[in-house]
Amino acid sequence: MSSTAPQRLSLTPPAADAISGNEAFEPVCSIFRRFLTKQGLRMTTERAEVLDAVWTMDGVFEIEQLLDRLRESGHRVSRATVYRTIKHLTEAGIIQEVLLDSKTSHYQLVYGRKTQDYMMCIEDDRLIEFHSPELIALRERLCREMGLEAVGHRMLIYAVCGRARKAAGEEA
Amino acid sequence: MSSTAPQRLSLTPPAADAISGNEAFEPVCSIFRRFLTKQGLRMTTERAEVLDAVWTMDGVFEIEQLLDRLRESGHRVSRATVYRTIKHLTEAGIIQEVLLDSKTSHYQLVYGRKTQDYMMCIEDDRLIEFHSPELIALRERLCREMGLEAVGHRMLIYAVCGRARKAAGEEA
DNA sequence: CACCGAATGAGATTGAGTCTCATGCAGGAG
DNA sequence: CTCCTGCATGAGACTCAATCTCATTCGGTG
Repeated sequence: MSSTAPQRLSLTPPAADAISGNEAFEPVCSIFRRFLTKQGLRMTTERAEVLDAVWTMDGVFEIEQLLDRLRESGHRVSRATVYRTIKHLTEAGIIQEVLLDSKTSHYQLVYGRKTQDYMMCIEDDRLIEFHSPELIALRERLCREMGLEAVGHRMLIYAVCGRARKAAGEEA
Repeated sequence: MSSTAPQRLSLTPPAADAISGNEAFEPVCSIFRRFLTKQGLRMTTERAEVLDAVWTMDGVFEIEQLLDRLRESGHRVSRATVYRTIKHLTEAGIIQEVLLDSKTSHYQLVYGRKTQDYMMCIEDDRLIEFHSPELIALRERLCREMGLEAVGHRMLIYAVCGRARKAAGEEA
């Protein structure tokens, strides 16, 4: 059920707390441009197209999905350029890598969002985002106790939703 | 400093709360044997050697390190067998995958240990284990609120230890 | 508008992890 | 103890995500 099955990830609340409306896209764009300039890099049409595609991805995505999205919208950006741009977007703090499994890398838009933690139902591979201020507070306290200063974290809770069990119970 | 540098992971407390002494190795061995038998599988010399090598690894390790360890001790176990055995050990609950980065898989012995959470100093790549009952409690509560039942979790806190800054401050 | 250096794309390359298959071995039946 | 069945092993082929190479193409500054 778990190991060999292809990873299909569905994100339950469709980017619920993302900034709504398309007018919010401009800020990200200029943030990215500013970041690039600061690094002595250039804003190109390819990079803009990748950022645009990232913007339309709901929740967690893989590079291959991003490539599909780009192809769908008729844009021709090479795999290499997408990987390179993803790296820059990560450094700019616009997207973030999400550690879900060790097979492929997953990313998510973080600009304008607060959620960065996930629960994954191991029965149906459903992914649920959450954001917990208590978790942040706990993180700060734990680090302070160790003499460190927290700068971020990744949390993934494995859980069972009971749907499968309920279904099995009903048919039994 | 971060992206291209080879990942050298040092585990600060050298398996501090692991069961001490070698007499504790026997139980794991028989647990594994029982697990294998239950699955209709067999305990072989190769599997025992892999388990033995895993037992001597302090903290988090990669497959390649495990292969090195096996070679050092003169054992000749193929890469394929090591990967296969790692899978079985994971299913048996003796080791656990640790999500640290998306490059290679990391594992850790979990039998007889409580720690499963990590802080990573992004300045010197030091990895510090911790175990927090409060985190478990929070995890349970968050899941309950979502109508789920928690079965496990992975947490990785990124932090700075200030050593680098202190050193820089002293030399400045 | 010319130039320089960064950016791109196609394809080669890497490397972790998996698969194949001929051979080997564990361990229960007799 | 020996045989036999079928799981286990090892060498190497294979897969596939990710990276690298390098000739060509642009961006944008002077």
